[in-house]
Amino acid sequence: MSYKQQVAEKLAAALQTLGAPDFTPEKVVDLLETPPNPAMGDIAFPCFQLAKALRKAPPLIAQEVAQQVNGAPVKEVQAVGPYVNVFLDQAIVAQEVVGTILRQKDAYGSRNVGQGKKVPIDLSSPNIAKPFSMGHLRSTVIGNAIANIMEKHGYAPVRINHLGDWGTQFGKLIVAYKKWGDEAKVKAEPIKELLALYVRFHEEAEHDPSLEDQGREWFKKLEDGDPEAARLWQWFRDESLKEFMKIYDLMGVKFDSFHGEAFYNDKMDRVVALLEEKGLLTESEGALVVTLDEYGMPPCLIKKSDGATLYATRDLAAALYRHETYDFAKALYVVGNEQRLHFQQLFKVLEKMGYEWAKEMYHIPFGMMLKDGKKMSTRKGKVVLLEEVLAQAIDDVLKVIAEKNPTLENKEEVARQVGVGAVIFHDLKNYRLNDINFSWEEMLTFEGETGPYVQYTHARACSLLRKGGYEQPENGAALAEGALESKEAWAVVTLLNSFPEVIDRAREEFDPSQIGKYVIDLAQAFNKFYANVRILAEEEAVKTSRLHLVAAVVIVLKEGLRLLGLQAPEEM
RNA sequence: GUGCCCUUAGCUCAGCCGGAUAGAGCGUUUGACUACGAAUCAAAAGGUCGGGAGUUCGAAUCUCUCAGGGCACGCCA
Repeated sequence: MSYKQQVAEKLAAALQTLGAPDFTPEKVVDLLETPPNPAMGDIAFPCFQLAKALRKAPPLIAQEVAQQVNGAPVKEVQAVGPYVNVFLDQAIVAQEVVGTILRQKDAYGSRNVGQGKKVPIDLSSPNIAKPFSMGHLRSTVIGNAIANIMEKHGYAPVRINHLGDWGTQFGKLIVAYKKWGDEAKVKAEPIKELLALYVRFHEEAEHDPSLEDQGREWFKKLEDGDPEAARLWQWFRDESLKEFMKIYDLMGVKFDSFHGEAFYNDKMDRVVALLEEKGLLTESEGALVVTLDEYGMPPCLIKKSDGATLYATRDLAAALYRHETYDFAKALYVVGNEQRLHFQQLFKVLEKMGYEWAKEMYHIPFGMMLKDGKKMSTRKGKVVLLEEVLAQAIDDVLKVIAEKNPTLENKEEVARQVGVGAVIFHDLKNYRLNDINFSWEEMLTFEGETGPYVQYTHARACSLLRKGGYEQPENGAALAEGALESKEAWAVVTLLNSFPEVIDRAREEFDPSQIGKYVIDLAQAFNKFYANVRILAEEEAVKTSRLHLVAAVVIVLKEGLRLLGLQAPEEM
């Protein structure tokens, strides 16, 4: 039972004797707050709402309640105006929290709410033959972090990379390749070369409109299973994917499925037939649609007037496939906020088809990556490539290492972990719906509220454990009396205690930034402790007790970073 | 035009299922490496929480309204 709950029970018992039996422990726990200043206590209970029930002034109630609350883990209770401020017994709490973490290790904060149920998560999903821009980074890191968080709570995430590997652009690409392509060049730098071919196609098409027709023609061939078209498509896809894999490996992101748009080509007729069967299709302006007037939404387009299927058709097919394949508890789509309406429509169509499970599908939108306050545009060359950003970040970290820690072993590996960490953390530390204005300077900062700051704090704590010859005990730890009596240590302990609640909220709200902010808070609290409390040069019992706390911080920082998709080097 | 989102310190953002003096990082000014890593810590300056109204004992937080910015709104994905 958490300390809040324990205190709530004591408060509720006191309120009962005062004549307010409606205030159950469950109700009281919701009213509890944290005082604005730690010197005022650890838990606060405001008495305003009791004024009516007890027909007394809140400050008077606070005094009466305060007199009746006592016993571990409560150390002291003060009535301050209309508030009952509770001070916890720091020694008891520290012993409990640190002991728990050292016993549970990286399982601290784990829960089994998911009970092993599958949760397919649609993330990353770049377009084949196009560069992996900073825009795709967002879906990748947010989705990966959410997958880690779901897994921490007992779900079985299925990371699906829904590749953009179909569409008329492949017809155009085939035409361009056949006219101007060079196999060796494509093999050497697939993305760059394929993009160049694509751009050239559009340039030449301005003077020669027949190219567009050829493009459509080749896409038709591709759809009809023409061997040459299929071979080229497969090759473009393979080469592109190889390039993407380099980036994923660098970032440490793994996928369970690469079923993209093409995979659903032969599964769409069935969707249309099902919609037909259920009488949901309406003809409108020559196209087939599902109307959504009853939800105040525009209709969802299923088939174009020329009979071709659309985005929504494909996503319906994918939803059915995922439900049949995974029997999911929830299905998530980590896709930009611009597509909000599309997903609302998609889910409503599934509901109209009678699928209860549509209620467990969630679009997890995120803000745009902007450059100079504007949307990045591939055509205008205003796109920033993730590959370049990662390379620059790693290079900058190497420079910092050369300056600050030149004797470090495996510099390259550490630089990769820290450089990539800076980029990932920069994306995850703020609320995902905020737009991000790309700036090299902000992206490549390693001080303040950054990934490297947290990683540095972790490395420093590890260094203490090494130098102190610390060995983690198997079954918890006994803390020496008074060893952790300081406001700095207490701040660390209370933060460590709240880690599980933070993960709860991050999971419930699909919000990795909760963990990002938490890990910053913990690192700050630990650095204050480090700066003000001597650890190694103390007598054995005190030293060991403080190292227990340091070890707990190491465990939680590392686990928090892992959930976000960052590694935590022991030296840097 | 309709719907949704955003507006908090010079900049980037926390805080938002209502509560006690609105917090942090960056930047600026200043101080701390003969205890453990200065990618650190400490201190100072900096805010009519976009404007207005309402609900409430109490509003940055909830409701309405106005202004400014963004996104989406049928044959792209």
